[in-house]
This record gives sequence, structure tokens and C-alpha cells, in this order.
Amino acid sequence: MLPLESDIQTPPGRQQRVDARRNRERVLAAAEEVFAQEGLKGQIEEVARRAGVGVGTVCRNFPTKQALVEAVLTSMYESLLGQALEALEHPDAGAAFEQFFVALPEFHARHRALGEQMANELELPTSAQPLREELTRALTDLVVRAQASGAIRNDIGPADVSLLFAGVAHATALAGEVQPVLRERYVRIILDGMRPREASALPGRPLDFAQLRKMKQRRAK
Amino acid sequence: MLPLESDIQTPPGRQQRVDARRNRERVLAAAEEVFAQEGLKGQIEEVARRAGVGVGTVCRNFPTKQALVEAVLTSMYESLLGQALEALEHPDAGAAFEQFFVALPEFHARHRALGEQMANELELPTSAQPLREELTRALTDLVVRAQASGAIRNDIGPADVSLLFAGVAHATALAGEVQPVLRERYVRIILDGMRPREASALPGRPLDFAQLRKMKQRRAK
DNA sequence: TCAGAAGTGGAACTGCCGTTCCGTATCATA
DNA sequence: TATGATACGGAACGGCAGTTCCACTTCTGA
Repeated sequence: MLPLESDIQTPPGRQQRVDARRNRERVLAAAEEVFAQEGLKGQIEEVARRAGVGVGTVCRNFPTKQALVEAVLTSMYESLLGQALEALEHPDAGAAFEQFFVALPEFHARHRALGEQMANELELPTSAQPLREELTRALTDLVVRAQASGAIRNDIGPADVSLLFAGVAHATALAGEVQPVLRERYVRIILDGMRPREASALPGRPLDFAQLRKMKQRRAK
Repeated sequence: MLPLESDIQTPPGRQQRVDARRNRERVLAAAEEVFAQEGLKGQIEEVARRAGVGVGTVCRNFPTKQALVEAVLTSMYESLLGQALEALEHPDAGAAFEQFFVALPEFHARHRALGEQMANELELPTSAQPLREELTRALTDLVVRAQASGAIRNDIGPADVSLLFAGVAHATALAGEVQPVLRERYVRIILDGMRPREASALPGRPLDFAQLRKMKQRRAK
């Protein structure tokens, strides 16, 4: 989380009041919970209720709903980045790959709003931009290393992998709240499909994150 | 399509006017277009505009937005069922399987609203229920036959297959409007993962449509 | 302890969008 | 062609949810 700066303009030369900061934290936590459960249609009033504050307090800290969503997304990106960096510590590139990409759909599933946001918006909040870049670098590393070690086939790119596992999250979400068994079934199947062996030829070229971004921008027209 | 009965109560002993019926068709077509592009957030007024009628006409034929959505979904189910039955004609069970399940994500992608509806609603419109059952029977046939012929592994069920390819549709939707190449890449990868060979063991049991339905109902609590 | 700055709650406001309503236009029947 | 039933368009309505506002409370620093 990046709670050091609030969206409300604090006059210079004075600290934000401690109760105010505590409330901000509560709102952020409540919002994460609500958006995870309800997706982006989760309501401000519900966030306020769960945080134990009034809607006014929510809206002072996050002047618009979009701002609130962005704050939540940023904190989610941070935790995902943490998992990626942790996986990169693993000496075995293939195992590192599996470790992270088994966790990825669970992450998506826990934060349904993330997927929706990615699907609907052209670009992410500027505040999350550096984070996001660090994350794509980490994912690219994971994939490239796994390929170098022969754990997965060479004709897929980092963004291919990322999209496929996002798809798994979506698929299991269709079946109901949280379905860890299904998720793992599908992750296994896809991992099997990613092994080198006598894999069938793929059309197109491996997709990296730069290309993926271009596609999304083109879509925005 | 099932245009024979309108939602508006036609007094007995009299035919619906032909212009009225034509308008109803136009509305349905426009709605299919709009919901495909915009998802369920597509607006009634836009549907009316594209159909070249007033909002009043839309709302007389489909008294509520939900009714309109259901009508569109029903017609989509029909066309999907048509494709499944066509694939079943194919003498080679493995090829039949591929033919249909390559087409499935494209179908999902063309009708984004379908996925959203499936994700959000507990159950489908009652009018679509028989259709839906016929469809699940056809899909089950395709999968069982493909397994019997050795084309795909035995530890997956028809609903597993269905969910996985819905996931592909979602994944490619994340990349932008329509991405046929990506879709095919991912379908190929998953098909590779479904082949028997030395596949890794899957947790859980093959999922059929009856179980899937139970899961969804449990989710509704 | 006290003054004033900072923050709070929630009622009121606002805009969006589905739905209703009714004066008018179109079609079917004789 | 005449007549009335049927259908039409689109303005007006109503409810929902995000945002604003301000009288009131809480905190901070002296």
C-alpha cells in the first residue's frame, strides 16, 4: 500500500490527523473487500458501511469512485509483484514458473474487480504505472527463464501466459465463488499444454507485454 | 429465433400487425449487436436507435431490459446448438470435438454479454431451459465420443471443457476487440493440454454439467 | 483546559438510464 | 375509402447510486 500521500490536500506544515489516516486505511481495506466480492459494481455506500464511516469520509479521501478503484488496484499490484519476486528467488526456473502461475489465477479470482478493470479500461492509473512495469518485467523473466531451462515451449510469450491464466480465473469464476479444485485442474491442463514435447504448431507469434499494450490501445481507437 | 410469440399480450382472435412484427425483429437484431459490443451495460436507447424505432417500441415488446437480454440469449443458444449438432455429424470424433471447441471461444467473444450473463445470473430464462439442456447433451456427446476415440484425456468432463474455452474467450477479450489469432493460439495450447499422452494427474473429478449447475446454485446461497 | 483547525456523517443534490404514458400515425377490415 | 383497433415515438417520470455540502464533533498544540 502507498498510504503516505492522501488524495486530500493537506495544508503544508501540518500533519494529517491520526484518526483521519486510520479511517483512510479502513476505507481502503473495506473497498478491497467489497470490490473483490461484487466487482466494480460494488457501491460506495457499502464500502462506507463496512469501514464504519460515512460516505462523506470515503469521498473526501477518494474524490471519485474511479480514484478509489485505482487505489485498490495499486495495492493489489503490489502484492502480486511481491509474489512474482518471491517466485524468482526459486533456483529452479521451471518450478518458479509453476509456483507463480498457479498462484496467479487465485489472485485474479480473489480480486474479480482487477480483471474487470483490465478488461474495461484502456490504461491504468498513472500512480500504478511504475509498479505495473516492474511486474511485467518480473513475469517476463519468469517465462524466459522457464523457456531457457526447457520447462515450457518457446513459441509462447509472457503476455500469452498471463492472458491464459487470467482466462482460467474467469472460467472458474463462472462456476461460483471460489473453486480452488477447478482452478488447479485447469492450471494443470494448461501447464501440460505449455510443455515442449510434440506440441502442435501455433499460429502467430509469441506475445509480449509491449504488443499486448498496443493491442489494447488500438482497441480504444 | 423464436419470434412466434411476442411478450405483448395480443388480444385473442386477432393477428399481430405485420409492421409490429417487423419492428420486433429489428429490435432483437439491434439488441444482439449492442449487447455483443457493449455487454450488458448496453443501453435501451442505443438499441432503439439502431433498430430505427422509439424506446417505447422496444419496451412494449420487451417490458423490461432483462426480458430483452433473455430473448437475445435464447437466440444465441439456438445458433450455438446448431453448431454443436453440425459438429456431431462429423464421422471422426476427435475432429468433431476440435471443430466445435475451436468455434466456441469465437462464439463467446462475439457475444460478450453471454459470458457476463452466465457469470452474474443464477439461472437462465425459463424459455431457454429446454434449449440449454439440448445443448449440454450435445456437448457431452462431443466430449464423450472424443474420449472414447482416444482424442482427449479421460480425466476431464464436458463442463471442464466448456469452462476452459469460455476462459479463452475471456482472455482474448482482455487483449481487445476481436483477436482471432490469439484465440487460436490459446485453443491450440489447451487442446495440447487435453491430449492423453503423459499428462499430469489432475486433482478432483471430471466435471459434468449437472455438477456445474449445483455449484452455481450453491453460490447463490 | 481551551480555541480553532481538521475531519466527520449523512441528508440533499445530480445525472444517468430504465420504464411509463399518451397524443398521433399506421394498418386491417368492411 | 372509412373507421376503429393497433402500434408508434419520445417526452416525462422515477429510482438508484455517485458526489457535494455544511452543521457538528474530534483532535491538536499551546
